[in-house]
Amino acid sequence: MAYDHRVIEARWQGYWEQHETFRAVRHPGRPKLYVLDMFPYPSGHGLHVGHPEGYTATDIFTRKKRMQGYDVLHPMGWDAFGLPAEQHAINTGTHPRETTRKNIDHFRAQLKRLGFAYDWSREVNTTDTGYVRWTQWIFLQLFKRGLAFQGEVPVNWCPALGTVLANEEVIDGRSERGGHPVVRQPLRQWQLKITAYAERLAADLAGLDWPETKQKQVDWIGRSEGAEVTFRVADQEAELRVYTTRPDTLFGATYVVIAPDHPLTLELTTEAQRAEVTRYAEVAARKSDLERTALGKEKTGVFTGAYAINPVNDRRVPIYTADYVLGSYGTGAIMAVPAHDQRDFEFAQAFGLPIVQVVDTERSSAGQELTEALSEPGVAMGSGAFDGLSTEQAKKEITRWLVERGLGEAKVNYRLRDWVFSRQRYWGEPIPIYFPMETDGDPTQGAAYTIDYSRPIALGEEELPLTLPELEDYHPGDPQGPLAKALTWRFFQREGRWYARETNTMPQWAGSCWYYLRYLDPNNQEEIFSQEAYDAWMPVDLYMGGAEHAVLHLLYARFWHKVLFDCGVVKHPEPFQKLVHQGMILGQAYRYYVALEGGEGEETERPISGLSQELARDAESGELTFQGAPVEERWVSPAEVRAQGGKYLHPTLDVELMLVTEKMAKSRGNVVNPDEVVAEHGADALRAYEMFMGPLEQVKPWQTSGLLGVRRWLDRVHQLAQRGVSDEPADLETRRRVHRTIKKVGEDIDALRLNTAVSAMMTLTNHLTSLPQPPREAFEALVLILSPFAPHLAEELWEGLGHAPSVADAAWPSFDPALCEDDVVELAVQVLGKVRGRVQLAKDASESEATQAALADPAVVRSLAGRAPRQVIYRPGKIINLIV
RNA sequence: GCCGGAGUGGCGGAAUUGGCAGACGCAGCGGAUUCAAAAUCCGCCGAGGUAACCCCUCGUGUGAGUUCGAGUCUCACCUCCGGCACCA
Repeated sequence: MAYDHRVIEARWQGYWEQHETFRAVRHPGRPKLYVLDMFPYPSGHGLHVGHPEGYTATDIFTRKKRMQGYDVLHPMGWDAFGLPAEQHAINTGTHPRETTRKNIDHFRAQLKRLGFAYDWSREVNTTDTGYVRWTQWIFLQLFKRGLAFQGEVPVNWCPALGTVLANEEVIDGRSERGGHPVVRQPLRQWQLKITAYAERLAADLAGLDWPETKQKQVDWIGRSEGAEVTFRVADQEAELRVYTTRPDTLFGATYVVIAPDHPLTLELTTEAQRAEVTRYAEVAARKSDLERTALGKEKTGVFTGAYAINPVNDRRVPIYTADYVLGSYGTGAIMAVPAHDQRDFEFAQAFGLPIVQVVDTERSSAGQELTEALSEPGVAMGSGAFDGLSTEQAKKEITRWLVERGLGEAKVNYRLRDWVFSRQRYWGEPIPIYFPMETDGDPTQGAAYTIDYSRPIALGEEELPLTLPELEDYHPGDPQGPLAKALTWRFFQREGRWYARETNTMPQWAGSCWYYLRYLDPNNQEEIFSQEAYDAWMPVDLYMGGAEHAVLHLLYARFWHKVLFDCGVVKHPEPFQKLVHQGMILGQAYRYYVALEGGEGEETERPISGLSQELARDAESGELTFQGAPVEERWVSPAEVRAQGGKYLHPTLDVELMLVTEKMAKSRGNVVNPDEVVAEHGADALRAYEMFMGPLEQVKPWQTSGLLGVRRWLDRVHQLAQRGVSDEPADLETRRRVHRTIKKVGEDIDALRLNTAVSAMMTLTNHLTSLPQPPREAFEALVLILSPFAPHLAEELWEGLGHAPSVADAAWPSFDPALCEDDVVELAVQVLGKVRGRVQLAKDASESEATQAALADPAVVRSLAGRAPRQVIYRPGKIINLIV
């Protein structure tokens, strides 16, 4: 008998809202817990089934902790700046604020229908002026500390989006969002000096309870130790600094490569080579990352005509320019050691440059020509006084030798780049900076002007927030961004002089860098947050969110936090103690094929099994074919499939189907809409099912049939209550099961093993169902431990048991450890490691007792076949193994 | 290519320090209920052999190893997923 989730869920959501059940309040003497969900971007598509996964997990965790007496802060908000709303504004003229407000209302309603225990009074929205003010305030702190600066740097200009993208937002030469082509182009950009914090960002990871994300951040920061070495340029007054991690191979440097965009490249190029080098540099500058990687592995480059002097042996080595050397890393120039670096090796082969081995490694054999670089460590050779030293020693000794002669120094480099912080966009936080300018009239009326970008002036903190102007037209295109068109906003007079505001805005990452701090005190008008609020809740004890933010968001937020730490604004060096990533939820659909046969106009479709082995892929076009005929994929949703004897069949056609699990996509018909699930099966069923699917961190496929199974379980729990509880004391077996389940569910929630917690409760439910009437103590315990998972149903049942609401305020049940352990256990008896029998034994039975009991088992006797055990391995409570 | 993670029934998954592989759920099969169906309830449910019951053999991606005993530990390999990708 199914309960009516519509009535129950609406009723209790109303109750919680009315009673502010989940308002976060600190009580003296109680432990605090700050649990944070990554706040969503409120897109026009609404919630998808992936959102409730992480949110439910933290909801269960916090509800349980509340019941155990913790003061809990569990807030929610909106990362509401972003391109889609602006794109919508460009297309329709609707103000992004309008779109954003509508989307947020939709999201909030959806989240409330899921019954999450958020403190909604702390909701934050990154686009509120009251929030933007403090985002800008943090920017000013960065600016004052010299961590925000402008640079004319080659950036990733995306013509289609009319904006600049960070390196991280460019994937294979295309924009991460939209997949538009990206080209390199110099532009004035604000940047944040995250590299100044590289060392601390890497080092402080050590103390954090984070998953493999730590390693990703370490890799992203990419610390490397090496040396900078000075090469004199022959016949010129110039010097060239190179960076190397292998100073021990200096004797093997047979040429030098300088990046095409290095400031010295054209300067040291000889007249004869100038035209060719110039052309190469121009082509390289225009190349997008896509072209560079697609044209790929072939090394290109041009001889500059100049030579450098290798400082260790005074040899003249040619200087090339090549785009495999990046201007933005190290010194923008390298010494090439083809014998011991694969990239240099490939270049040397392509250009016929000498390859000189200077490290003897296990792979090298005398006189053999190298077929690839020997990059592993070994023993120095051909390196004069340094011969015989190990690679480690040689690095040290040669570096010391260089330092003593003023030819080089030890140097640490990072792969991490400074953060390009400007966006040429409307829907973002205005950067609170203005510039002096020259003008012969009123620039708001079209007078000519020149802006002096070299003298940025910070807005006063009391002038914040700097709000966005209203625009008629949101189209980008001007490299200065759409704000450049708002003349009366952009230009203003102060003490008779004209000034121009910065027209770039901040990237979407800005607001999400510090939102966890604003939740502490979201309505504070005077300060970013009060010290009391900070001390009450920080740091974040558990942070839950998608692994796609493992590097960028989490690195940027840690960076800002450390800056605020240095400013004395926050007291902890790290914001997020424990981090968990929920896994993605995939969709499932069943595939078959159709072969398109017959000519034009009279095509027929022949269905083919989704498991067919006879399909071939055309080598040229990549199209699927079946016996020469073109083939198309067709999809059937799980609800329509006929299952028969372990096979899946098409509902009408006689073909077998293949189950395919992949990312949800409209084209596959495998998208699950949470609103529909809630309406049809209830929020409690959705919540419990998403937890039951499997381990939280794992990628898992959505199976509607599995959801139905969970709903049936909730119905059985509800049915138990309908039967009426018995006030007779529970039998021992039932009490044991109850206490064990309380223990297991509690431990599982603490460890976020929510899938096994659900199955433990199912097992207990099955047992209680087998009794004529569920004993009150047993059923009440079940309702309590169920309440974090299925809070609406639990409230209803709790009230039905005669208790005053809310079950969320009830105490988490305790268990009796003695009842969780058996005194008599069933022990498996092995003979030669194979289970042959089972005996009932006291948990702490002695070895002789155990052996005796084992030898009394007829099946064991049979297996022994008259042989006497030579050795007995007995592990009390676990196993007894007889060796013959 | 490099770095991480994972491979267990028809499907999702369980097995907490090496100790009864497959908990729990889905699907499937059989039965009860029903005029019938849905819903619900009960039973069976890794493969093979034998078969009234019992019992035997094999079985956690592949191959080796350690151990009385391996899904779990070690080595090599294969496949899939995620991240990075000329960072000197």
